[in-house]
This record gives sequence, C-alpha cells and structure tokens, in this order.
Amino acid sequence: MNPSEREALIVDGAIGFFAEYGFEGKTRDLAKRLGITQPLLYRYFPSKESLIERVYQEIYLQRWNSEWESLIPDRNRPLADRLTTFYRQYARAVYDFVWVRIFLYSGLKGVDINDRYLAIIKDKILVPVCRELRHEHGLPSMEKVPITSEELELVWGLHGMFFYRAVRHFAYGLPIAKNIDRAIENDVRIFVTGARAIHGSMLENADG
Amino acid sequence: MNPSEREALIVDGAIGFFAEYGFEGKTRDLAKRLGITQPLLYRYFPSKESLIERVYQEIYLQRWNSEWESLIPDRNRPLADRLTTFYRQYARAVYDFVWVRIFLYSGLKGVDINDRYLAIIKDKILVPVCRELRHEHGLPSMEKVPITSEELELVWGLHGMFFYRAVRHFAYGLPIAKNIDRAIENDVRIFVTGARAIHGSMLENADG
DNA sequence: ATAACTAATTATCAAATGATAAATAACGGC
DNA sequence: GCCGTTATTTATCATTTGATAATTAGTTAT
Repeated sequence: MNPSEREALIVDGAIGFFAEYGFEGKTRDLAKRLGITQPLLYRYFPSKESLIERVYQEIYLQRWNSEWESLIPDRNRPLADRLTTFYRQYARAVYDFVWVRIFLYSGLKGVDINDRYLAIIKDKILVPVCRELRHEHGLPSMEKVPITSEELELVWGLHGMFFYRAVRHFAYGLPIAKNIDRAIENDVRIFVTGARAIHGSMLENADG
Repeated sequence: MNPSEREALIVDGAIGFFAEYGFEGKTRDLAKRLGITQPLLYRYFPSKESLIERVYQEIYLQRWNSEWESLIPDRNRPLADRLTTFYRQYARAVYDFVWVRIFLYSGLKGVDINDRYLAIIKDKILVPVCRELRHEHGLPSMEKVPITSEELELVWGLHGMFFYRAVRHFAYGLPIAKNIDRAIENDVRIFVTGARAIHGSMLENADG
C-alpha cells in the first residue's frame, strides 16, 4: 500500500480506537484493529505520543467552520435564528462518537490543545453572543461596561445544554432527543426567552 | 497502623489519585502518593480492579441525599425555589474535582454504576420536574399524556447547564462563575421562564 | 528477468506493571 | 522481656508494552 494512503488509514483507525479505549489503549490492539502488525505503526509515527498528537490535529482542526464567526454578529437575522443555525451546524460537526470522546479524554488528560479550542469557542462565539444580547436588550456596549463573569456564565449555559446532550449520549450511552434540530431550537428559545428576563438585572448589581 | 484506618487512607488516596490520572494510573504511583509500598495495597484489596470498584462505591453512594426526592414534588413552595434549592445543594455535593472526574472517567469506561446513577437522576429528579412543569403550565397529567422524549430533553437541558459548568472547570480547568449560588439561580430562572414559553406547544405536536 | 527500493513482517529488547512470596518490623498479651 | 500475631517491606515473577533490528515480500524501472 502506498505510504500516504496507509498513513491516513492508521490515523483514521487511531481516532476510532483511542475514542473507544482512551489514550491508554495499546498499540498492539490498535494494530490488530487495523489488520497490520504493531511495528508498522512505528514506520509511520516515531512514537505513540506523536500518533496521538496527530489524532488531536485531525479531530480539532477539521471540524471548525470559520463562517460561524461571521454568522453570530450578522444583525440582518434575528439572534435566535443565528443561534439555532449555528448550533445545528455545530451539531453536525461534533455530535459524533469519536469527537466527543476524544474531546473528553484529552480534556481529562490536560492537553493544551483544549485550552486553545475552548478559547476559540469563548472568543469567537460566546463573547460575541453576549455582545448581541446586550444589543438586543438595549444594554450598554461592552466597550462601556466590560463583560462580567456572570454574563459569560449565562452563555456557557446555552453551550452546556448543547454539549451535555453529547456527553450524555456518547460518554454515558443514554438516549437523546430523536429530533436533534428541534431540541436545539428548544435550547435556543429557552435561552433567548430566559436571558431576556434576567440579563438586565445582571448588569446592575455586577461584581465582575 | 490499624487495618480499618489504613484501608480508609488507601481508599481516600485512591479516589484522589484515580480522579487525577484516570483508572490507568499505576499502583506504584498510588502507593508512593500514600507513602506506603505497592504490595501493601494488595493486603487490603485483592486486585487493582477491586480497589477501583471500592472507589465507585465511595464516590456514588455517599453523595446522594434522598430528601431531594421529596423536595421536588413539594407544592407548598414555588417550583423555581425547589429547583434552586436542589441544584444548590447538589452543587455542594458534586461540584468537586474528584467527583466530577471520576464520574467522567467511569462514564467513558462504560461502568454500569453510571447507568444506575443516571437512572436515579432521571427517575427521581428529572421526570418529577417534568410532572411539576405540567402542573405549573396547566397541561395534562403524565397519566393522561405520557412524558415525551422532547419534554425530557427540556429538563436535561437544565441539568446540562448545571453539569457542564463542572466539566468546564474540573475537566478543562476553565474558570467558572465566582458566585455559584447566583449562577444556579440564573440557570433556574432561565429554565423556568423559557420552559413556560415553549412547554405547551411541545405537547401539541408531540411524536414521542 | 533482475536490481534497487521500500512496505511490511518476524523476532526481540528493555522497561514497566499487576501481583505474589519471603523476610522484617512493630505491636499486644502475659 | 519474650512470644505470637500481623502490619509492612524487600525481593521477585510473569506479562505486558512501547520501541527497535533484522528479515522478508512486494513493487518499479530498466
């Protein structure tokens, strides 16, 4: 088999394998799953750790759509629409066995790539959503009144509704809503409606 | 040292150790952390797996308060109060490094104790919350119209806001709200307000 | 067809790891 | 203080595991 093809096969197999067993999964078991011998892995990757590193790259870099970053601030559309659209598309990217589990395993392991990834979520999605909520609710801009930890917590709440659904399903094997699109629509409606009711009072007695 | 004391020390140490490194953590490292030799572990537990089993017992059984099960249906108090009280108390029990991480590690590992635990969450808390919401919103009782997967998803949403906060903090090391009690109050207000807005329409076009 | 190259396998190493056996240290009762 | 009991340690085993070296098999160019 030609090298680039074989390499892709190994990486693909490694993603599924580590997603299932965690990064302590044994190279021999991975090789068996791939139908190759264990030393062959070392012709393509100098060490197990370097293969794992490659798995991170593959998993994280491929599933982010930079259009989302311009979708959130697009005031031509109602905010609820933008949020629903974003989370539905995001679901198509990350409501996935291997993604969710590798994200959890690597988080528990403390890999730095998670920090970078979550910083993107925060800076490119959550903070912009806060900005839109301020605008929506006629509250002072972030330049005038900086974002508070309580406000950020509010939007992490929406993200939590979304992400915990995946944890429930892919980590704990529980059933989730049959109609994901509708579930996401519900998440967003609850969030938008609820946020309207409390966002204002939040900024009055802010303590950071 | 007397045996029961030593055993408790080992279990305690094991909880913290496995929470940090996962269940693939090495018995020698655990022993070192405890200031004892590795074979001594085997005088108290016949195998590593049995020690892990013991860790599960300790973690899960100790942190459930059966009073919560009667708190949720107590119609003398406003539902929002009951929910806020429950989640604040629950936070005191489970917003904890070792609990959250062992819960995640064991979930990914597929240990059956998680199924049992989550079944309790569902049957003793979430379904009852649905029942209260039905009552609150003047909707038909669950005996007349059985709970739908969409409704259950709604209350899992609140749970997700709550639990993902812990994941963010203890798995990914991110900062969370300074004032946890207020954050929980916000979760509940968003949920109750939002649910009021969508719960009714949910039961009309229900498809299970 | 054969040489050159390289993909892949077999054989193997050294360290790590769960577990056990034998030896030692500590403690309590008399 | 001596003796039996047991908590604990030292020494060690058998496997497992990541990694490497040597060998074989398969492909391509001439």
